[in-house]
Amino acid sequence: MAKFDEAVGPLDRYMQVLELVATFPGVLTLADVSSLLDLPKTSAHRLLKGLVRAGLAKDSVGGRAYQLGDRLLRLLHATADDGWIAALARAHLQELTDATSETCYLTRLIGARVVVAISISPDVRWRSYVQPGIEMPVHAAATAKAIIAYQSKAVLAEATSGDLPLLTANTRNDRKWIEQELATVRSRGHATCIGEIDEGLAAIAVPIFLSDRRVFYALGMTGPLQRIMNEQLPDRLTALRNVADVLGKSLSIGEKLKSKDVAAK
Amino acid sequence: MAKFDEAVGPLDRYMQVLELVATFPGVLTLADVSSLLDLPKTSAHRLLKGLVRAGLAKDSVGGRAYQLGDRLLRLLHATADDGWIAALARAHLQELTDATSETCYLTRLIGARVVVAISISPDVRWRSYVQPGIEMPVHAAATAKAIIAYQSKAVLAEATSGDLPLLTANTRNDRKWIEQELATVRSRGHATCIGEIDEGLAAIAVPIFLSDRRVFYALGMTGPLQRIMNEQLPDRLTALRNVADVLGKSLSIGEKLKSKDVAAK
DNA sequence: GACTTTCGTTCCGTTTTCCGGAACATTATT
DNA sequence: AATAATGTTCCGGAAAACGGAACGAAAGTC
Repeated sequence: MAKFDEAVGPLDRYMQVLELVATFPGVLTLADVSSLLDLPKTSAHRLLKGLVRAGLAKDSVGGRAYQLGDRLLRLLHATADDGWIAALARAHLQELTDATSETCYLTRLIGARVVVAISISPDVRWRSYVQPGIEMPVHAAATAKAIIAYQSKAVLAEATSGDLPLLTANTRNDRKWIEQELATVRSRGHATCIGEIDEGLAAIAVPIFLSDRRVFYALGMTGPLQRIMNEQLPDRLTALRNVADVLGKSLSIGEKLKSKDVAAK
Repeated sequence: MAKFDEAVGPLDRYMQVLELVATFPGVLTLADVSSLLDLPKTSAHRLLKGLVRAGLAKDSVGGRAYQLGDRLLRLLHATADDGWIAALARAHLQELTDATSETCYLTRLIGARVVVAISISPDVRWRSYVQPGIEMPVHAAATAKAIIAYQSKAVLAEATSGDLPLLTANTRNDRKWIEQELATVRSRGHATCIGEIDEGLAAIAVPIFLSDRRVFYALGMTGPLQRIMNEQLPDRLTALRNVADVLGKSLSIGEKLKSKDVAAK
């Protein structure tokens, strides 16, 4: 069994201190940390101040106690709320929803799963809800297809490794069909879901390309089958494509990098 | 303006990488991190693996992408849910509530504020709610008095530095009175709140002493004034005291340390 | 299926930082 | 006022982090 204060990596000692601070926020003194972790107080002091400098902890009660810092909390919110991405996309999604009276949403790739980041529902009676945070079935959802179609083989393999349930009579889960469906997505530039999740519901989706042509996000629109799969379809796809292009430019990691570089000079 | 990749502390580079991982969970490759942070790929590699070893990040899609690790999520939940403390105390609080049919709750000191950690309400019509997470007024709440009475002057000063609103006709906020009230708490071992927050509500509370006599937590019971301030009071205080002693032993940092030491040998 | 490119990993000498004992400064306690 | 405890700075020896170069392992290409 590993000794408690044996660090398993360069960060481990910091993390042990931070865990202590998290467990007893705002009440632990330097001496406590020192004795609990069996560290020389000099080292405990250095570690604590290191955490404070990095924004992971902060002084409390005039430097005689420590609590979790803002940076750590920001880190949590970054994943939970999708941070700046949500802020960027929300206005665009609202516009799309207002123009079409259908539910529009943004999904993102996390690992090999596709989850809903933001969703805006129209203010009409007959609408479908898309719950932020839920995972989209890779073999059925339009937004999932739109993203997975542009991923590496490794991601595709992992995404289709589990059970792929047949949700309706229209759902297909044979790997051969999926590959072909994804090829179709790539060739025509958008994905569809025609009653593959719910009998009467359809969805269309387009991938959002970053500047290096990679795809982490997709934009989707869903509603009753006959309201989606009709003569308005081409116009709506164009609208989605336009928004996706705008978002692609903003979301692009390349752009983000560039702004950082400019700021650095 | 500070250059982006200029580390302000030993942890800063790690944090920058971690923030990137948090923003694009499960999709960033080593090469991305390297180019975005303008690091040699060797360094990016070392930093990422360091994060993984420390449990702050973890491999995704077979080591070709990274996402937030379990340790970080545990850390963030530790403060939000009160972790093991909540698990420990909940059963005891339930017993107290069942026996008395009053709302019982555990509060904790965070910095110089006292907040509700867990609260159990009885299953009767006429009950008072205590919302977990809310802050207790230091000059009025029984649990707050029970904790603040045993803090250092620095904490007391910070706790009473802001506005202390007069919530009812019974509330007092002159510093002189507060000091005297806290002295009373210390001498008789429990705190009361007699209509100082809501006209008809009273509360009693006892501090939970850790093995080194410090106080971070308090146990409280609240209900309509006439149901609290009657001949049952002594028995209920005894019941609270007993539970507080049990929890004190379990919560004690000393105990926690000891168990770690045992595990280490 | 062989080739090319890209990505992730290991190696290792140099450099930088960390480590923690001792002394110092600063606040509570008697 | 004296004493004890806590937080902070100093600094030489020790131990890492650092990153260029070279090496394996995939993905994409023909």
